[in-house]
Amino acid sequence: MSALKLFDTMSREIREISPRDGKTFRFYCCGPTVYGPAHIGNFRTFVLQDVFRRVVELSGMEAFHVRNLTDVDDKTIRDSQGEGKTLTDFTNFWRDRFHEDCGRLNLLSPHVEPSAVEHIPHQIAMIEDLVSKGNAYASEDGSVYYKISSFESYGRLSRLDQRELKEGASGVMSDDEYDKDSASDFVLWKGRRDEDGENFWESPWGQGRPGWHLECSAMCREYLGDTFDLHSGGVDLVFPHHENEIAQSEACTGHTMADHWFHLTHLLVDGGKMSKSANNFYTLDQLAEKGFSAAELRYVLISASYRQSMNFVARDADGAETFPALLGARQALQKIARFERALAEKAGAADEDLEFETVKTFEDTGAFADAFAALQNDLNTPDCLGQIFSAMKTIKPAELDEGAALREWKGLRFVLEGLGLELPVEEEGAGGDVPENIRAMAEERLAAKQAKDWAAADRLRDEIAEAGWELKDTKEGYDLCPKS
RNA sequence: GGCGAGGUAGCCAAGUGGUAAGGCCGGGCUCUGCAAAAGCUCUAUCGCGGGUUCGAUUCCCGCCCUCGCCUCCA
Repeated sequence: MSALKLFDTMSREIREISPRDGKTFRFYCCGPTVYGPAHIGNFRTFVLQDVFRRVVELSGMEAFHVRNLTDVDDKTIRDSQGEGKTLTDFTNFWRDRFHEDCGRLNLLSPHVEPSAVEHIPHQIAMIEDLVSKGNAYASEDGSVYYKISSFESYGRLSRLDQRELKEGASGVMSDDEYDKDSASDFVLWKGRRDEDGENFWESPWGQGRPGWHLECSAMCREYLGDTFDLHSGGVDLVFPHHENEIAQSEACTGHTMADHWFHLTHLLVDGGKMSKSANNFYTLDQLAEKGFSAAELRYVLISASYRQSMNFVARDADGAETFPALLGARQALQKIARFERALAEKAGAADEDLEFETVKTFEDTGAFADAFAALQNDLNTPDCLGQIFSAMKTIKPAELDEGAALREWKGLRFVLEGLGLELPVEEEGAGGDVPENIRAMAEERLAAKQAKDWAAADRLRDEIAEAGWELKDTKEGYDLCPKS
């Protein structure tokens, strides 16, 4: 099987993925700050990281996946206080919500999910090390800062040397808040302030709390060692977060932090950034209320290259809410599901335990070989999807013998496993759930139809529709399902 | 201002130095009493202007436009 290739932000080239130890691919993904529901943009990142992990495993490597939870920062403290909850209760609530959403999206759980609060001693130890090595300094207010000028290669990941930072461009520069030597020095430890309330920890520099960048460095080192295979996150983390992580970790260990940097480009909504003020901020729950499943969202999120910003249309030209991508995803998913069922039945898999078994072993992907190859080629998920449909056109399940059908079925399941796509299951005749009166009307219509009394048949079908049920004729009789 | 990404059919979105995957929508056909569903099928010359080349959407130059980042951010 050919190898998995992926673009690396540091070297700016597509490189082959391989574990340093030759066996287990060890990687770290920056996880969510748990202070509210994650939105679909956050999930684009997590879903594609999940696809990446699946392809690593399907390519014959073992994976060791670490994804952190940021459970202490300005926002978590502020909002927990606002709700009158302890920081722990507050972040646990949102952590659980996050896990629920991940489950709905069919995301594989990371092997380790460390949280910042649980690793304060590790962070303090790292700061002490940095201070002793001259890479960090304590200020009078009890904070500790990283001295950027002490780390010569600072800025390599984001090409800092090739650009100039515009002071205050983000509008949140607040140098006066803390006492640091240089505006670009970043905080490792924040001295306790009144607004932190009871959220502080003891340290050699007094009471306070850890800075955001540090937690990842400390947890990476704890679970993955000085050097690991890959580090990942959204593009917005390239600078300063990942740049700062590199400075912290490499100054401490003296070794390259990660061999490969994997960054995911943002999801845009109606051509712009998602924000609450623009009213284009969507969560899984919001989409569920509008009738869209997590699987449909997952399909949409993988339908564009992770290296390209993706445009999620939520408004039409008149400003009315509309979700063409999700609607399209539903159709596409059903199309694949029908094909999969036809193949399974032909292969004799429908009645076997095989039915819902995932196929994780590469044997012979047959017509779907190109689809999997697309995934291995810099995680080209849209190409993969295209290849799936192309392959479907070349295969006529009815014309295959059992062996060939089984082979193609396994190939399809293998690729779907890589994408993490769960197919919609066809409702088994809603028989029991249909109310008596609806059932009676349907029977009456069937009789009218058989008597070729079309007028009566159509009238009854309309009445059934008015009652909220959709009736479709089939070979045997009819199907009833609730109107969507 | 600096850095980066991008402009491919109504929408979304791959890809390639030799006249462009796929999905949705729309049209047509088949099936059907009708409808729906399903199956089949049709629909682009790749922002604009130059250049290189036998040949460019794909390489180079210029221009126009869009978006993201610039120490909260997936």
